[in-house]
Amino acid sequence: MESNNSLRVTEHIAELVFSRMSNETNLIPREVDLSRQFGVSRSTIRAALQTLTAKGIIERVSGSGTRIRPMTCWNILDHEVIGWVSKYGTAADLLEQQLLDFRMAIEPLVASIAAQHASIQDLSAIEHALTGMANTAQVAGTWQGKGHQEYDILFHQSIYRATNNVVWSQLVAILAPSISALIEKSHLGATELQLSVSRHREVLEAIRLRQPDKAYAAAVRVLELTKSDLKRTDSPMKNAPSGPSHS
Amino acid sequence: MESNNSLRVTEHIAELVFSRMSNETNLIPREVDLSRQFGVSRSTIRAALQTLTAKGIIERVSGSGTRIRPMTCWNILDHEVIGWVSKYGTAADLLEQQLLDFRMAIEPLVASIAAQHASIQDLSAIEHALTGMANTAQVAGTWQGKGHQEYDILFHQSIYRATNNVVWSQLVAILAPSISALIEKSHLGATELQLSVSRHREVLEAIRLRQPDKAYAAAVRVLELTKSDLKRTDSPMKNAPSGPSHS
DNA sequence: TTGCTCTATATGTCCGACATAGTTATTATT
DNA sequence: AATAATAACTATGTCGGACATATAGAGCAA
Repeated sequence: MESNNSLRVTEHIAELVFSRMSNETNLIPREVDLSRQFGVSRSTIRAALQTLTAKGIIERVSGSGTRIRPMTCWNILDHEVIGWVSKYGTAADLLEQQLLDFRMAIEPLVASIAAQHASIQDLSAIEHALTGMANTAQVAGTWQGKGHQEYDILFHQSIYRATNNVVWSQLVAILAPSISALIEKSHLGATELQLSVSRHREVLEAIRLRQPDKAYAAAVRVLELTKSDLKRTDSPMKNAPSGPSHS
Repeated sequence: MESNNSLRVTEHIAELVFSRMSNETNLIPREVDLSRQFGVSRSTIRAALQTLTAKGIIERVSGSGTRIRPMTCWNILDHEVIGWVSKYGTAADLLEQQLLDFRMAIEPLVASIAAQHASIQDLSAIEHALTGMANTAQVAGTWQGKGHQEYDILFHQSIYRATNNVVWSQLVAILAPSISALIEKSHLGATELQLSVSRHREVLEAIRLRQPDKAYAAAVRVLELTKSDLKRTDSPMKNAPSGPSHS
């Protein structure tokens, strides 16, 4: 018996649950069957199912069985759940799009709030990230490009945290993978990187000067750069409809 | 042995964890001790601890013990966790304030997004809530006042859901208790209720006409009503500093 | 049809045992 | 005496089997 079988089994059952087609039944096998299927004891199975229950994925009724809850009940605002959806989920693209929409909608607002509440430590954290971005901008394309991405993510994280509000701070933990994925998609050239850095710097300066409106506008400009770059990178005809209701 | 001891034990351990003073150790008793303390078997204790682990509250290392994770790791965006913090947490007021700040910041934005994405069904859901508010507005103060509150909450929930975005939809599930608490605080008179209803109606109409900016402005006016009412209801000197960093 | 009991099923709980991973104490070596 | 290898200890992780309990369905009776 290896160590932490429970985690491995949880992952397997999560795959089993999230990758199911919608036309299948929403009942999952009994504990005993799962126990045999994965070659572990019932206790281990129960530990995994307990985790999924805590995250709102499944629902267990004594005597009846274990069923998958409707997706609206899932605790999407849990980074593990988000990870499972994007790895195994059949509607992973939809989720990714909605996360992106969400981020585009809030990021300017977050910047303006950060401008109101950022502490000195928050400012230096943002500055540290920006410095890292600048230092790695000149050598883009080499292996250090990855370093640039990490500093980019760190920059955005620092701004969310600078709101000094738990909700925003927690949200960035959820959004981080989405931010990371978006940055990876858009590989910029050296000159574009310089522009990106300078636009990011405008956000920092507005926050430092405690000018919410300016921070808001600067964040909008950062996003515009991202959007235009996305449009350029994506296949020409793949402009996502994005509107679920244009009736 | 009663049914669902696990839930009860989870609640007890949650109280034990959340109500601890910060100067105490961050280690919690061994499974065997908890088992004796609550008069249940080790399995039941483990089920409870597994739930708390899944929500990021505690961390367990084989051979070492179970420790409480730093608060920044807690999955605050989980309605159960939020409930525990507000029930047992020593910093419940702080959380409530931050939830309120968050809601004040996003609600106009949510209204504008709803104006872009609301479906016909969403509109009728909002309208249904508003009708309920109007019907129960005249008899405020009686037992139907509670009915009015419920329709008020339903109104806000419907707007979040009308964004057709999972993140906003999940967030309203987290915010609902906060919204409810705020509404309970501010018991309005009959004429003020009429004003409240009419301002809410403006939001609906803007969404129906698909005018994001108007919806945004209308939502701001709804919040202004709430704010002014809060200021009137609260004890005069209790204007929360709210700024964590005015150095 | 309605309502009851009885039965089958699957989860919830209990117990006892051992495995495994950290931590601490002990011993041996230089 | 300082340090490294080893042993003992602690607490969680896993196992197996047993029984309790809640739910659903079948069968039966009024």
